[in-house]
Amino acid sequence: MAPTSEPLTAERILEATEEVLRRHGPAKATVVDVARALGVSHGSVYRHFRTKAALREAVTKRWLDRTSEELSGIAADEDRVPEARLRDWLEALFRAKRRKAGDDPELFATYMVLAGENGTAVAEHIGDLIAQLARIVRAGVDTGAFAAADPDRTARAVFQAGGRFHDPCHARAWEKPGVEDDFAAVVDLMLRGLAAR
Amino acid sequence: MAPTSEPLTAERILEATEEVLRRHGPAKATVVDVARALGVSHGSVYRHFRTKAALREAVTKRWLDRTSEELSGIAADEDRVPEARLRDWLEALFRAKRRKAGDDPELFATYMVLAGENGTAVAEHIGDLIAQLARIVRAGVDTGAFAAADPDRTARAVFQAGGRFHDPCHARAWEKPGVEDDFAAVVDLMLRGLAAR
DNA sequence: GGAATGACAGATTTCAACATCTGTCAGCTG
DNA sequence: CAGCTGACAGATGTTGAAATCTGTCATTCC
Repeated sequence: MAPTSEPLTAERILEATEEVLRRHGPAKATVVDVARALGVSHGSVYRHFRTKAALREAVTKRWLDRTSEELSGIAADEDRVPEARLRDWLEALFRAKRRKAGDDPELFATYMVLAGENGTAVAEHIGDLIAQLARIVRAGVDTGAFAAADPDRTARAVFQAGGRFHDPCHARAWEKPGVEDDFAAVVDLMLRGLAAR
Repeated sequence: MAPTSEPLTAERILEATEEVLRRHGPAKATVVDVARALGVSHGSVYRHFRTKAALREAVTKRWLDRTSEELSGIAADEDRVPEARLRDWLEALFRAKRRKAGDDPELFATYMVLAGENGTAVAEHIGDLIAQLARIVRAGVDTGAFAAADPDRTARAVFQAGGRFHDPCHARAWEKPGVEDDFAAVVDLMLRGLAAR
């Protein structure tokens, strides 16, 4: 709106884009809207992002990275036993996703659309999360708490088996009564499957 | 088209509806089309199904029941050991879904739309499948092969943990290289989790 | 001279007039 | 008279002309 004296950076454009997406939704958020919100012409936005798709991808990456960072602390906490770390990590992922979906369903739906457009960014994010899991699994194998011939493969399996509690396509199920226990049952099954005997 | 002398039954209407859905897709399949395919007026269809939604629900139920029946044989085969039965059942479910999604993607997409419209029918179908799993789990507990304090809860957990390999919302992932091994890894983890120690 | 602008062509989206569909029912038909 | 028909009202979907958007670039501005 009001022209700012600050220089136009990619960062400022990304913030404005998030705001426009929040207000207008993914279908009606245009580059012209973003430019208007910043008080510049839309041509200036194209100086920082080659296409609208590239702009949306950058927004998506930022959003996904925020979630990764929330969890990386738990995965890296080598002071705690692997069982507890794994439980906490999975629970933190579930709670983070559920909170985002429940608090602002429209914004969550917006980011689901963006994620759908950017398979690559999502794949990288998932790779990131599985790497965090692999770190916990390897720690467990090292202490003798877990048995896993191939920690990376096992980490993938844990991630995929927990899909119902973090994959956005199941978001509607996260509000139903009983999910908490369903989640606990799946985690119990996985931890039993991991435990050395 | 050509008027048949056969009486107009709910069964014949359902068959014609499936055909119309196959040809036109879920968005363009109308009750008028179904009536035309049968050589009757659309008013006659409304004699057997109160609404278009009811007709679609009946088609959905038929389709879901066909899958349930495919699997019930494995679940009921008390002669085989529970580990093998569980493996086979999960694999049969995965293969059946993958075949349906891969062979005729458009038809599969059609049924995904129908399923989305009929939450109740889907919930019943899922209840059915989990009951079949529970039967296998209970058999395993009886023979001492499995440890499960609450077989129904465990059956739910097994079903949900395998979601990535039977839930239609992951259908695109079923064609990617590596799914086979991902599936095997998740089944291995679950069977280890079930095994008595 | 590097950053921003705004007019422009082609692609995409809106919107309202028009067409089709759903569900009902009085009456026809065998 | 049981089953079917077809005209109908209101709801839903289609269509194409007008409006908006995307991406470019010659020009302006500091």
